[in-house]
Order: sequence, then C-alpha cells, then structure tokens
Amino acid sequence: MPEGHVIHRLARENDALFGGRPVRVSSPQGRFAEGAALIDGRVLDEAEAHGKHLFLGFGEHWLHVHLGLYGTYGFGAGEPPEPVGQVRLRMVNDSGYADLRGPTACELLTPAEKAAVHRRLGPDPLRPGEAGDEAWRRISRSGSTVAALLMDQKVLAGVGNVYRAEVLFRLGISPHRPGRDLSRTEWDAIWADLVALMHDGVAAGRIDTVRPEHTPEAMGRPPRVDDHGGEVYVYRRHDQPCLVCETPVRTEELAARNLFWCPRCQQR
DNA sequence: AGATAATGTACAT
DNA sequence: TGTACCTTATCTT
Repeated sequence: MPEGHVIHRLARENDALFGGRPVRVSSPQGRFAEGAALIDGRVLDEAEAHGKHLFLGFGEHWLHVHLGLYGTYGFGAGEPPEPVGQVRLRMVNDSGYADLRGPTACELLTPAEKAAVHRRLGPDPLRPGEAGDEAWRRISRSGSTVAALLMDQKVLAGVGNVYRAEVLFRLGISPHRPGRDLSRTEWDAIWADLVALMHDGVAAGRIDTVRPEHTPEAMGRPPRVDDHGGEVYVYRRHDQPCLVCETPVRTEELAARNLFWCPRCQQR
C-alpha cells in the first residue's frame, strides 16, 4: 500500500534493522545482482524517504527503491527463509532480513543522480522543515484540477490516490476545481491536513481519515470495515452512502486513476 | 483455477 | 491517451 507514509516507515525500519552495521546484500531473483554485489558487506549509513522514493546510503552508493504499484517489502527476524517468489533484493544481518519484491525501481545512484531525483520532486509533507510554498506556486498558476495536482509528484511528493481523495473530502473541496481557483487559505488548510494525516499514517501504518464524530458508531450506524485496512470517507466507497450526508459516493476516471468524492459534501 | 483490480511511474504515441 | 512494468489480494467460476 505504497503512499508516502509507507515509504517513511520503510526508511525507519531499514535504519532500525540495518543502520550502522555491515549488511549482506543479494538479489535472489538475479535482476539486481550487479548492484547488490557492489554494496554487499558495506555499512548502511543512512536511510531516507522523499515522497514515495526510498534512499539507502552505503558510502558513495545510494540504493534507490520505488515500490510502484505492486512492490512490497517484507521484514523478518532471525535467519531468512528460502526466497519465496521473485525477490529482487534481500538484505540480511545477524538480527534479521528484508525482502523486496516487484519494485518499479531498485538501482544504485551516485550522489549527483540522487540529487536529481530530489530536484524533480515537490515538497513532502512528511519531511521535517518542508513547507507547502513551493507547491502553492505551481498550484496557484495551474489550470489543472486540484485532484490532478495533488497526485503530481513534481508539485507535492508522497500523496497518492487515498490521501488525495480523503483530504479533499475533509475540507469539502470539489476535486474538479482548477488549482488557480483555490485560495491561499484553502491551500494552507490542505497542506496542514496532509501533514497531520500523513504523520498519523506513519505512526499507525495505515490510512485513517474519519473524524471521531463521523465514525459509524458516533453516527448511530452499523459498524463498517473498509477493505484496504483503514477507515476512510470516500476512497473506494463508490455508490456507498457518504458517511456524513448519505449521498452515494461518486467515482470517475481521471488521468487513468479512480477519483472518489461526495457530490454533496464537496461543493466548495 | 482463472480473472480482475490496485495505494504508481515512465515511456510511446 | 494508452500500455508496459510485475505482484498480490480479492473476486468469479
């Protein structure tokens, strides 16, 4: 479930398990064999996330991982088992192991190449000290919809389809509003809500966006389970009643992704 | 067992 | 705008 919060957790987990110690690196599947050999036995100096990109520093080599849509990381304690399925990258030390499957990117970068990745990414609500001003500059000048802009990693790094749908619902903003029609106040509210929601997501390891007053219990409705691990207002709830106003949640394809929103609650 | 969809990106057209 | 990537969970048969 890779939106930005997952990648920041992965940086933390990699650092906790492997940081400051030599690590054995291999590619059981073989597709990353050459890169793995270059960092095998070296010390993991640093683990860092920017948006959905993970960077693991081994001296002058930076291991760059992007999970894409299907990539998964699996951690375990103790001896690693025989690799199951296509394990692109395996890292092992005396404490445990990590297996990476199905990533879009698993490659070694030079410091200059790493800097180039950072340069093409917008501010990340989860990176300490980052502000939304740079994103606002682009949004306030753009005729694209706010829904498209929130998912554009050049504008803002780390937001995916779930956070996009949920933050717009929470602020009552129509996903179809052009960016240039947003007020600075509205943008500041979006940024602040993303900072809060995504930090919660890092802590919890899932995306929960429903305010206490809107839970099914608080609304006097039967309990509900979302099928993707978190409690949300509109993401993948199309045709189901809105948790607030009971209008059916709508969906539409926008730039090859599903957009979800409540036509009654999101008219601003 | 087979089909389908998915929280993402890059490239071709 | 389409499609390739490449994996898994959740349907449908």
